[in-house]
Amino acid sequence: MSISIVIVEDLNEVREGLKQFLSLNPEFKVLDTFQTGEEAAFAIPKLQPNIVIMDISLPGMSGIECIRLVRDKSPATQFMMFTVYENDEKVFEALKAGASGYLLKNTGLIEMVQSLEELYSGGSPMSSNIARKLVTVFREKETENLPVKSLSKRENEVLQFLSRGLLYKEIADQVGISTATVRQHIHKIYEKLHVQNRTEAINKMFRR
Amino acid sequence: MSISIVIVEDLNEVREGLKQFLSLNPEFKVLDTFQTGEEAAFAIPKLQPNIVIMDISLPGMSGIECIRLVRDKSPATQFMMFTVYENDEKVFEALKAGASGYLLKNTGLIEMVQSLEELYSGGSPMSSNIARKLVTVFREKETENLPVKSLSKRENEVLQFLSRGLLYKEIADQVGISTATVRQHIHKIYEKLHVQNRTEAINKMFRR
DNA sequence: CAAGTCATATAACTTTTGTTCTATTGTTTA
DNA sequence: TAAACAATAGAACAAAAGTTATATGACTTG
Repeated sequence: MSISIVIVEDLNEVREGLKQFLSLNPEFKVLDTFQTGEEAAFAIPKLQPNIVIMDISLPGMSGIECIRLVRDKSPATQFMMFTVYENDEKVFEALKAGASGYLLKNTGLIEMVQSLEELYSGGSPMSSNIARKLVTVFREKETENLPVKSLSKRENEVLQFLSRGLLYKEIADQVGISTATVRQHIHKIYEKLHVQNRTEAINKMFRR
Repeated sequence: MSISIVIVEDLNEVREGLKQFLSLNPEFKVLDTFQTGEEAAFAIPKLQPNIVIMDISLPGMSGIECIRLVRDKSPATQFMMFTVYENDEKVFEALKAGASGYLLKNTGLIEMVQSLEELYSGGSPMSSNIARKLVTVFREKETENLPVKSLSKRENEVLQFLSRGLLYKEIADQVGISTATVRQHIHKIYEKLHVQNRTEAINKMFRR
């Protein structure tokens, strides 16, 4: 049984070239190709392909929006982004939307074949610089909550309460100091973190 | 200028085989090899290699602990895990510790060469099933960002900006409404979320 | 079609937050 | 030991956030 594929790509040459190439390999069966996200979103739920190769930049609906629309209606389908964007936003947006693979358009055709196989068998093939972006955000998320080195013990303590949304008065009571002192500590914290207010401080400490 | 490499691997055959193979390629220079994490941790800060190829399971100190020890003392070094473990825990632990690449030991030698090049030029080469694990945790973490169902479209929009720490004025400008209206929306948001202020709202939406 | 929600807006007011300046005490460290 | 830093605090002030009341047009929905 071959791997069924749908291609969504607005550029004729790329789309047809890809289709021709994949059709040479009996392992793949290109069910259909589309030039727009709208057309694809309409057809994919009926086709239930194993894999959709999806361009991000399409006229009208973007490839990412298209994935959001169809993923629930074609739950077994794996989405492979195939794009020129190496922009962080786009990458993460696509992965959040439901894409599992992310290849850049400079990827060779032989590598494409291998990546499609890997995607089909449960992997997430992606170029190594895309993977690095993922590793980076992963590390950031996991580093969360650690005391900030540049802050003193007291400042970290205050920051903890601050991040829970307590009033200055409440923090003062919790810690057992005056609100004036709380005020001072917080001012120092903002200075050290280079932020202007509570929310920015929180966002900096749990860098989201 | 060639890429300087250190290999940490307890199995003689694997270690020597790898060294022999990489030495054939003028692009690489194998500075030294070690059988234990302890020896490696001692030597790496002096060697400052571009890349360390690190086995996880070593007698005594694990490869992951070894990375934790030396990463700050050899900040420009990239760590490539080379291991049989495909276990989630180990993978994430290694990445958190500071590894950037993660190859399974069934990786071919040619692929190894390519991966080392990619690692050196800022990528995170990893086998696609490892990448899938990363994508999965990434999605889990990011799902917390979903619009709150009980809030209207506009309210969710405002909440997004609110959570980034923008002033009422700035939110008003971004959305294109008056600050009075922003004020209203925010008040409604607090009411619906049963909170008193911005910080509590943020904590509720990214339930920590 | 009446009721409810949404988005918009103004006005007046209170509370909280954040800034700036000043000052004392104790600890650490170059 | 002098300098730097940490923790404390009072006071005055400015800016921002949050509350309450009121109102209107557009839109959905039972």
